[in-house]
Amino acid sequence: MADKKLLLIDGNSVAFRAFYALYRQLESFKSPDGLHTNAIYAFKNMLDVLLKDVDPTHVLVAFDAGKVTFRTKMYVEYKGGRAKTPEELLEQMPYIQEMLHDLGIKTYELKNYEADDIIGTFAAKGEKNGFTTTVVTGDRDLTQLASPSTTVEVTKSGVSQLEAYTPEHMKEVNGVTPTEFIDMKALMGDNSDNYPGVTKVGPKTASRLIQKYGSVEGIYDHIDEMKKSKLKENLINDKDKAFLAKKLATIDRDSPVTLDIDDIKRQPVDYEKLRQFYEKMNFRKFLADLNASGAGQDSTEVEKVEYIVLNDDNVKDVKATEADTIEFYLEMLGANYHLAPFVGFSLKINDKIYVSRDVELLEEDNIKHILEDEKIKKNVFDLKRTMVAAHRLGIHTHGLDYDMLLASYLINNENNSNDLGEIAHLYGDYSVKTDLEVYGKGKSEHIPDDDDELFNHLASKVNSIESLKKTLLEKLKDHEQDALFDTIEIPTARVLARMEMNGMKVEASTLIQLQNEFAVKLKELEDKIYGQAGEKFNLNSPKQLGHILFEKLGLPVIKKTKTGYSTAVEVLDQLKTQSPIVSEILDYRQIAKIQSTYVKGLLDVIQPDGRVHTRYLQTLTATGRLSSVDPNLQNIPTRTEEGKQIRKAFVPSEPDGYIFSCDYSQVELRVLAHVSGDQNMQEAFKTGYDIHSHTAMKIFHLESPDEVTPLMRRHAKAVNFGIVYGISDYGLSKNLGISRKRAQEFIDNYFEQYPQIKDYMNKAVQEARDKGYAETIMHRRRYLPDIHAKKYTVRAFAERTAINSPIQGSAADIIKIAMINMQKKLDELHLKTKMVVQVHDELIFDVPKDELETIKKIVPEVMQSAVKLDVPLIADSGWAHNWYDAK
DNA sequence: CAATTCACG
DNA sequence: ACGTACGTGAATTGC
Repeated sequence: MADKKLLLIDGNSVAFRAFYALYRQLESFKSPDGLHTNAIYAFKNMLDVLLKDVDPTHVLVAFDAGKVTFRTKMYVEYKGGRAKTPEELLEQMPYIQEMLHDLGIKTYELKNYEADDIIGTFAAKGEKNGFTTTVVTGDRDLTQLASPSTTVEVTKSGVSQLEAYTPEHMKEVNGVTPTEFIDMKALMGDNSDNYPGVTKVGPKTASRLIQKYGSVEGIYDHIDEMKKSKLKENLINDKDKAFLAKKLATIDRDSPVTLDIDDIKRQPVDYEKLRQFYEKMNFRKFLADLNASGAGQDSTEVEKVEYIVLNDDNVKDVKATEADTIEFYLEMLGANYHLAPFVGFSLKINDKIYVSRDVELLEEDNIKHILEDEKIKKNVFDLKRTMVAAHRLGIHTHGLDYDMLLASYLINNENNSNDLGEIAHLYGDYSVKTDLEVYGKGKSEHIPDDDDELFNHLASKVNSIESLKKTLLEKLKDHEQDALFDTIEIPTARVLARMEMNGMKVEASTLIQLQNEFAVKLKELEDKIYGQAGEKFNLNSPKQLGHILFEKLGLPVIKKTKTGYSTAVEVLDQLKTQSPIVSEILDYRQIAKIQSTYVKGLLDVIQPDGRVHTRYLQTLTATGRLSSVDPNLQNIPTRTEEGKQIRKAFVPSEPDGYIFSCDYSQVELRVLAHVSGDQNMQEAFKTGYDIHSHTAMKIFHLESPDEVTPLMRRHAKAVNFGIVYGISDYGLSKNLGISRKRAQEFIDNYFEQYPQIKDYMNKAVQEARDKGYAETIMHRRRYLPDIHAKKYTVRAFAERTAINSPIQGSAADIIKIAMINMQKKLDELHLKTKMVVQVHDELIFDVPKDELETIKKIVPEVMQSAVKLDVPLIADSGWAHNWYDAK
């Protein structure tokens, strides 16, 4: 058998780490009997991670037997002077052992020996018997056990952080082999174990000596050849100490343990005892996990769900009527559902669950009809994904009107997981596993060969969708989010599905031409920069660039990052006057960005149909906005001319057609005017003033718009933006490059002129404190637990978020409504025009030539009338034969 | 896999 | 006296 995997844990050391990991919670982790439980709890958490990562067949947790060991007999002072283990930890040790027994894991201690020796002995047994071994400890002494088949994981400052010592890693860290490490320790001694080595020899010297002479014995064999030095003297004087230290440091790999390797095989978990133990300790989470794994069964076994496997013969028997509401789940491996391979599907109809790996069965007339009949309602998880994927099979789904993923996102978007299992767990349903558990991740991602394992997973998914529906709908109702769910998010998902499937045409030829032009420019800039730097280096490496600018050329350091010098734009901008190389670097950076992210990036994702098919993530952002991936169509350049060129590649489907763009004007400020009820700002929008000029007049106390200079307008614009973000004098001053005092004056003037905005900001923060969340005009929520934080920075961030989220989120609500209405209009008028992109406040359409006039009229109309606010909504249009010119 | 940088609203 | 603008995704380097 290939997987003989052995896990050896240093029980005392790991318990010690566990205790301190949750030390701050010491008093909140108590059993009903008053026993501290923090170390037991943290130990179990660490153990779970280890068992999952290592997946061992054999496990042993070794403990120290007592103070007296063969080492204390050799050297009385061994481990002397150590601080006593805290009583709060000591009292937990027997319970950790009890828990391990219930979990089917052997523990062991041996009189006169330390846990290290037990581990060393079993590591040796493991090697002899062809095991792959993992040792876990907080003590670096054990790293001497590292070998090609034995890895020693040492806990770092945290708990979850482990440093893996392989022989290679040992070489990197100490410059010696694991065996030589013993000799190194012999020279250095060990302060924490309280034995000395050779005077004045630390890690550096020890490593050097061992690398030269191979061992302590080697050194003393050649001691006469050494030149006269203080070191030589010390070596000679401390020879006895060195040899004693070597004995103390050497782990006994042949201690008289009474267990054999077969005795430490993992045993089945004793669920009944474990449950009682968790109850005694008051471990509610572990109890829940126990229920999840299907209480009383072996956790490696899948909980049994009844299902019928469909095949060519019985597929015809599947029936549903209009009275039925069914569950449907279509599985793919991977996130990108435009391309991901199908895994299988499950259907739940009238308490019967049908499953299969063969998704083509869905194309059978009877099933296809069920999926396409609007009157047969379907509950799904991720409506958009389901719709797009079914479309790949030629199935035009209708009647998908409940989406568990969207519901859970609206109820609480703090957790942005889109894994059905994880979400089910949040609502107490542990009957379904996570995809990670079933399919794995990274290189080991795969579809289970075992039919039962896969089908159980698929069946449990439709079960969970059904069983949690009632709970989720009730929560939506409690939150007054039924309308948000039914009339905004569900219809938006359908609209987005169509946009994604349709895609947008991108001309590779245009991009390739740009690629060539940029390549020439980049080469020129590179040569100039290397010339001035006097050497070649990797321009894309901030580290190497920092070295050139700040060390070689001696430019002043303006800002530092965690890892070194900052070379960001804001820094380089300030250095432009100091050296011409800086401007060239900025130019290079800008073009390199466009070349790699947009030219090359887009070329990579153009599909055989000549289009890009993005995915809009509808359940990700904290505010309710969409995001866009693979490719991201929401950050196509517009601010620089070189970048803007990219837009020339985005073209209509038909050669003489148009790209039509329509964007909301100042939608966030209009939302702010509405929600704050500020009369002055509302008046400005109602009158149709340029809002930034109006603000300039107000804060600079001017009489007429004619007195507003471009600089004043720029400053006023920054203040308007700043307000939306939850302004601070510091932020504004940094943005505008003015003094903090001046920035504060702007803000004071602003609030004087728009007093109700100030009130709104205070109210938004107070409301978040009272309710624990912020809310949009359509009742979209964002929870803000940090609003009560003790730390100023954390709390202040939550306060700004409380101000910003209702504004950004309401704007997101509005454009979603506009999109739904827009798609409806396009359908009603039987137009061929497609909505193709949404960029937060902007919609892009692919318009056939003869529909342009209609589109010019209806798009702004629909967008402006999406909702009724106390101020008008304005949308501006542009059109051309590509996206670049459509402005 | 984290950190840095920079593209967008 | 603190140390901050709000929301995203992708490419790249280097541990």
